[in-house]
Amino acid sequence: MASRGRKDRATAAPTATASVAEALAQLVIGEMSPGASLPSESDLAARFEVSRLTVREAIKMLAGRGLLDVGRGRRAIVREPTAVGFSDFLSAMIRNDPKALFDLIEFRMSLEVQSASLAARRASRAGITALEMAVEGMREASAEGKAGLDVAESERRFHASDLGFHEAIALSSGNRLISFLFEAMAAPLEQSFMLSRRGHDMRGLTVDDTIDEHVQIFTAIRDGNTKAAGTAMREHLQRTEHDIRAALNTAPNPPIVWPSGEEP
Amino acid sequence: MASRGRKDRATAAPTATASVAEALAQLVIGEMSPGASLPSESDLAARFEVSRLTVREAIKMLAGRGLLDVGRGRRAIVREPTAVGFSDFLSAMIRNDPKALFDLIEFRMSLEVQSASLAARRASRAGITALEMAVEGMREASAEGKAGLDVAESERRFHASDLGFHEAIALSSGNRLISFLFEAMAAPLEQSFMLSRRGHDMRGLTVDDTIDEHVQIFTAIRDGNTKAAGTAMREHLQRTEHDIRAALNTAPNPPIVWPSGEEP
DNA sequence: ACAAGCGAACATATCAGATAAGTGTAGAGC
DNA sequence: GCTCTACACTTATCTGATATGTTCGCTTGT
Repeated sequence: MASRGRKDRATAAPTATASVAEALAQLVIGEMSPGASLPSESDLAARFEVSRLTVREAIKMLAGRGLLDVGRGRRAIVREPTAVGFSDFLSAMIRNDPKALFDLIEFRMSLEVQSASLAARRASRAGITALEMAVEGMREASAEGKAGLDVAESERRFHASDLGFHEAIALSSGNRLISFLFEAMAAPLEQSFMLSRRGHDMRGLTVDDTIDEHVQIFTAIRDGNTKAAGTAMREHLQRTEHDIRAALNTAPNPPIVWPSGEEP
Repeated sequence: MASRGRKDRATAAPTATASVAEALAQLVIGEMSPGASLPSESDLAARFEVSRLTVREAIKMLAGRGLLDVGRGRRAIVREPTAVGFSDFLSAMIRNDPKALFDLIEFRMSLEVQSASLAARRASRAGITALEMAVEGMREASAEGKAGLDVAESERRFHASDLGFHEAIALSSGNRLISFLFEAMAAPLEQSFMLSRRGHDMRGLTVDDTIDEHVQIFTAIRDGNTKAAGTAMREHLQRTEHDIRAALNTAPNPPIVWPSGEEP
């Protein structure tokens, strides 16, 4: 049962397509850089001694995997990898079980708290500016909403700025893995936003509270205060979790003692 | 049976294959469960009003994406998702830049510290047993190594048990996202193990030290001590980071103040 | 000289039809 | 009831052909 499901068909390739795909993947991942273009299908077909169709299907597999960008009339070019599989997993999980949003926020609790701390240590001037602009975007959207111009649109913009804020932090963390994963998480996160917003209102809180929390995070990062940045982010996420819980009418929930806790 | 508008995909589907793939993905992710099987290629071809080849390529894209499991003679069946994209990204990143291992361990620092804390709160009896067996496996492998029977083999077994230990913690976290990501991380992690082992030796440390660290983590989890579990895991990873740094001959490195720090 | 425009060579997208080989199952035989 | 075999179904792969998009060198007008 410890046998892990990876691709243990290194030697045994039941189908020609699979072995060509494997060989191509090896080549793409190991020796080619994003932007480079693959040989033509006919070329590869000759090289691997299979029909063009087989090469085509192998290429399609890599394309689905997000490694290649194919287009009519031009050769396939190597792409910057994306976490398609992770996004698929998240979408499926949340769709099948809304409670999975708690798994998501639990994960964010680990990822984003550290992300914020790292950003406080590494953020560039440009990163700080991006954060500032995101907060400003939230303020503007909030003002529009209060003016009652177009509530739906202003909410949409608010969430977009909110997402942009967190995204900017992930980028400013200087950690490629964190940026990568956050990117893949962005889509499912939007659902989470909608829900937490509803719970937020139900609990009688205002958007100003939300903005305040973001400002606290921003300030800590700008001042290079790693500890405060992590704490602020953690509190923000805990509040969000409560919002979602309220929206889902889940039980009040036992007190969660957070691991890396700094509460004395 | 009315005429179906097939080309009305607003999501920019320049090719038939892409739109069929998109539709299938929607279907697989949204409405089907792992284990279910897709209609036959001919069937789908008729339904989408395209040739069998087009359906075939679309299916291959999903297979590459890890959503389907195809085989000769039987229909494609829906698969439990895997983070192929994430694994690809990790492999490529580490291959292109060994320093990426620090990004990896930084990420592990956030993921596994929380994972350990959560495990301390949620681990089942079976989970505890799995951890215990992993530690025992490390001890046995270490003993074999000291006896000088087969050094390479005993090292391999040691690393396998080590990985199994961390894997068991991820599973015991009860968080599906964490388990999922750890799974995807497993392969690149093995490289990391080799390297840290070398640095470990270079620094004059022994395997017993490593085992001790794992025992500390295990004890904390078994006793349900979330805080201690997180702390022990953090220290273990920090030590590992130093090992890797030693192996890569990188500068001693500035002191890193960890965000969620519990150092007073 | 130089830039715009044209066209041929190249490359992929998709179709049709055909053969080989693996899977699963219904029915024959015991 | 159980086993074993033949058959229908299904995927894997090939060949060959047509349509359409891309790229780039060459011509042409200024």
